[in-house]
Amino acid sequence: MLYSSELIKGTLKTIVLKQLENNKRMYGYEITQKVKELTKNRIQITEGALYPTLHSLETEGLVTVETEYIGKRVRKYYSLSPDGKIKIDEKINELTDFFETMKFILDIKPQVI
Amino acid sequence: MLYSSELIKGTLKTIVLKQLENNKRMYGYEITQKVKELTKNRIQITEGALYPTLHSLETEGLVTVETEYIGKRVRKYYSLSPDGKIKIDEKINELTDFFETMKFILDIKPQVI
DNA sequence: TCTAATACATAATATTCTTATGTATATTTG
DNA sequence: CAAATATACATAAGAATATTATGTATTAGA
Repeated sequence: MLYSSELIKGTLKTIVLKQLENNKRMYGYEITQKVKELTKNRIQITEGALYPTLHSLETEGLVTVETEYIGKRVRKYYSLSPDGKIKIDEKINELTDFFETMKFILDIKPQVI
Repeated sequence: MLYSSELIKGTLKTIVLKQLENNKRMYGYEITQKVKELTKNRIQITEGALYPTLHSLETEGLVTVETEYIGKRVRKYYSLSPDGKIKIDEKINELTDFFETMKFILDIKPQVI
């Protein structure tokens, strides 16, 4: 099962920043695979969404980049910047609050896992 | 506090359909006020978002419309169609699952209210 | 009487995604 | 070993859906 695409909208930057917080240093393709694995194929980040997002995060100063070569193949490793560390906490707090509000207005009962 | 706009994206139709499930029959402006009140001003649906969404739901056959006049002022009352009733259940199930997945990958602990 | 609230609508614009395409290297499989 | 698949980046065209601005009109309240 894959979520309908509109749900992901607005949460992609948060997902990417969180992965960088958890793993210190990741490259784009690695992020897509990690998220796919963690969500059991429910969230599959497309390349057309990922790379512009990473470039945007870089422009905003939330991540830093180091280019490396693995053999002849290029890889761009991304890391959270100090601003990025502040931002991810803010975004998670806002999302947490948002989820509670949505669960309230949609009558979603607490999930017992 | 108002959520940053990108969070609402992709959930507006679900919010509107759920209000119609709860209240049987509502007009557009009433929906914005009800959601604003229920969320303590956290979610404020703008008119530019609401009316195209209602028209879209009508085109999809998920809601039906009745136009009434209150004095000289027009009001369009919306109600869930049978297809809309099925759709809102599907959307809530998907959102519930999505929220759990997001809480998992973002390390959001269960909220004790 | 003026302002704010109610109530609809649409157009221009912005954002952010999907889908398609492009380039190239590395690995796996028949 | 050739072909297919996976890895790894990137961007452009198009779609969806929001914001912001604008428009029209009625009604209520200071």
